Amino acid sequence: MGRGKIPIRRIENPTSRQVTFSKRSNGLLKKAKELAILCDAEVGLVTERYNKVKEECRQLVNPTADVKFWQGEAARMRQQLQYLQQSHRQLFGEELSGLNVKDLQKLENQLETSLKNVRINKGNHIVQENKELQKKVTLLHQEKSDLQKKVLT
Amino acid sequence: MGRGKIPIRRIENPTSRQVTFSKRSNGLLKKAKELAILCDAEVGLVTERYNKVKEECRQLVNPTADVKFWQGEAARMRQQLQYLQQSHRQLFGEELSGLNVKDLQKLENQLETSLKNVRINKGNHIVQENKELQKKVTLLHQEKSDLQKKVLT
DNA sequence: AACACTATTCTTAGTAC
DNA sequence: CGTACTAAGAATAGTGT
Repeated sequence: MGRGKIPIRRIENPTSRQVTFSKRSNGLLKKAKELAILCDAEVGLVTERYNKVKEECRQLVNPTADVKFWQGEAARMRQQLQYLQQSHRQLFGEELSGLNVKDLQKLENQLETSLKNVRINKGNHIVQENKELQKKVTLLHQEKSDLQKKVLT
Repeated sequence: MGRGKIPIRRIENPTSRQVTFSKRSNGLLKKAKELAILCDAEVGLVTERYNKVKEECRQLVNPTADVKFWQGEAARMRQQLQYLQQSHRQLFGEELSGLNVKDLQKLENQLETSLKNVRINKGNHIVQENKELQKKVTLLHQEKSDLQKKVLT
């Protein structure tokens, strides 16, 4: 989709993350609008704020406005927290009463994907650890035989 | 973007409109998800109206003190959010780089348990639905045979 | 930061099942 | 309602300004 393929995982470099956010946001918005027009649908796209907003740079010049700002921030985050906590419980398979069969199927698929990823990752870790242990074994063997030679002389 | 270019205007044919909606919705969802992961942002597709926060209507008594209060609230919740989001990504099997083999094993076990719970729950749902459908079938059979009797007399 | 370029990858319209 | 295929076309990662 560009000069090279990039893996879908958090972009660590803040600059490219910002650039990608900007570019892809535009693309997403365009597609959402198209869908809305093409299919006569109410498609709302909420890019609920990029996490690294420049709120830290905000000056405390207008206390009254700032109260509103921070109240908004608090409210937004409280909502997100509630959503995440709910989602968490569902991911733990704990509070599933509000879900229908289709939702449950989606959740099941998500969990299967997650499980697969975790297993792949674990596998890689173990392979890596094995390699390092193998190196150590080889090294120790070498040292041992060196010492034995010294002892025999 | 396909076998031919289509103009961005309402698709009149209801069938192709539905098909396009389905296809493009999936695409949009995928891209939204990718953006969320890539840029660590909250990207949501919403169909409902955004609820206005009640707290914005709150009367401001002591703006200067309130700023500090709400800043504190926001900071506290931001911390919680970050923790939850991190945990969330791990549950999705997305950001596992910080975990060792033992942690990964724990996560794997958790996901297996969750998956089991979700499957049990889904199974129960389907059984319940089946029972209700069975009832309906029986009832309709009864009504049908009653009607047939009436017709024959 | 915001735009231009472009090779490469991704999406999707049309089609068939 | 899906799913699969394919070619046409769109999006975009990396780069430069």
